[in-house]
Amino acid sequence: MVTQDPADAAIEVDRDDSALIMREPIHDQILPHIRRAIVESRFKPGERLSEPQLCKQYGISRTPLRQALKSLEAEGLVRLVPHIGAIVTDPDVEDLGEKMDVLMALEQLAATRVAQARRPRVVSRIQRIYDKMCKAAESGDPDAYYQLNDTFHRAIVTGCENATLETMHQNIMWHVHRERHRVNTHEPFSVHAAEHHAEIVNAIVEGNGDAAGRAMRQHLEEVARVLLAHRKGE
Amino acid sequence: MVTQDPADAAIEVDRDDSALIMREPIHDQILPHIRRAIVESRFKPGERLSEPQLCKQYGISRTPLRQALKSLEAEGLVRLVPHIGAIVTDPDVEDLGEKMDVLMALEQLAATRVAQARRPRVVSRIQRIYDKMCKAAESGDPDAYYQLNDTFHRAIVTGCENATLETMHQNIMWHVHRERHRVNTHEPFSVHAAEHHAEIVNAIVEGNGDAAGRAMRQHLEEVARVLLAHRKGE
DNA sequence: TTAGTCAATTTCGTATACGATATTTCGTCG
DNA sequence: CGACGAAATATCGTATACGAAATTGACTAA
Repeated sequence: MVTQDPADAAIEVDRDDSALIMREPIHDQILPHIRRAIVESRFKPGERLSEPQLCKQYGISRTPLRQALKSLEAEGLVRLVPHIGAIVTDPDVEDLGEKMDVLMALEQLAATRVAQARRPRVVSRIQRIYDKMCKAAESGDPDAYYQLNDTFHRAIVTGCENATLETMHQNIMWHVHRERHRVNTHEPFSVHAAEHHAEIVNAIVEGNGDAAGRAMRQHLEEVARVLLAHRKGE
Repeated sequence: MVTQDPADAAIEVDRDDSALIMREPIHDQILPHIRRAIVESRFKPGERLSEPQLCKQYGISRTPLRQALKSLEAEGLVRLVPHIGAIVTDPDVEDLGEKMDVLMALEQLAATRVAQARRPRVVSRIQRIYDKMCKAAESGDPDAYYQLNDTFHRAIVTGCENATLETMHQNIMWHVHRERHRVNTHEPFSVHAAEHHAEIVNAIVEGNGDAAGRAMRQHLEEVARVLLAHRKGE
């Protein structure tokens, strides 16, 4: 899912101008770009996004841009202030703590439901990702590990086949990713994390919903602790 | 919060045209109106909302209308299909079940956190609402009871002072309210519900987070069961 | 009578124009 | 020299215009 994105910073956005038919609306095309820019802190928290500037930057008009900004407002990444414009949100420790609290509840629910359903395809996929994650940890490849870690958690969430849950989870994760990029450091390798992951996988394959949920919660409580400690430390 | 809304169906929307200063943007003014129309099933599920028609109806231009529709899309009340328009979503039993599942997790979290924090103002407010609810049940006033029931749950959610949780909860509740209006009948008085409510309040005043969360979950599982049974029955 | 095709109309996506509001800057006064 | 105020500028909210796509209807042929 993490593809290279060479043209992101350039004036030209990589939408297909050659084809006469334009399948995807412009606002859907630029939304990921702006979101990436915020998540990767190229647009700093508190920064005021000027519409004319962004229009020139992406070579589009104000109408689709504002539609995209409206979506970003719903995701909590910008605040749309009348007659001021779009302001990149600047969550403090309390805000992040709140989001982590909700994230824990959502992923706990997800782990519980995945374990209860125990759908073969879902379970095997989670196991496969977990195995890769272990291998990446052994061979000391942090990037691959963190990548797989995200994939692991997302696999559990999508495994529920609960669209509402998935959407809400994704919305929170943008903020988590932003915070990780902000401190420019992921949580360190942790024996606890490895143990928790193993617990989660085992509970899922055994179909023990409560255990899976508990393991996931314990895991995320530690993740949240580390993430928030970074912020408080500064 | 349930105020009468006499001018809702009329051509004129009750925004202040007399004052020269317009504090609230138009799209923020019409959003609640359209949302109410969907929640109250005046706009039927699957219905295609024509922009020109809505523009005439509310006496506004397409730009603010589409901003409002974009918000409704984020709330899951409409689907914006390119070159087709805004379609009122039509959740089936599975969709509702998913939403109720998430709702349970959110309110369980809320009850747990409120009990753990045990803030005097919040606890006393919840107790006060609970008392009124009991009185309404005794005097056989269903409307007041259901009203207070919603207030009760919302008080617990807002008592967390977790903006993320509150927003997500509200977004799901629009769908619940819509479903209740759809079957045009609330859950019947239930001794279980009364017992559960008592359990929740007791656990909160005692500061027992786990018990409060468990009680809330049990309560909502029954509520969900009744709500979904209505839908399946038809 | 029914199915298929084409044209007319409606509706949507985007761009642009205009009025209103906030911000900035510069000048003046204390 | 600093602070307050007004004009100028920049930016936002809304309305409208135009091209593109989809829907609707009629007409023709089987």
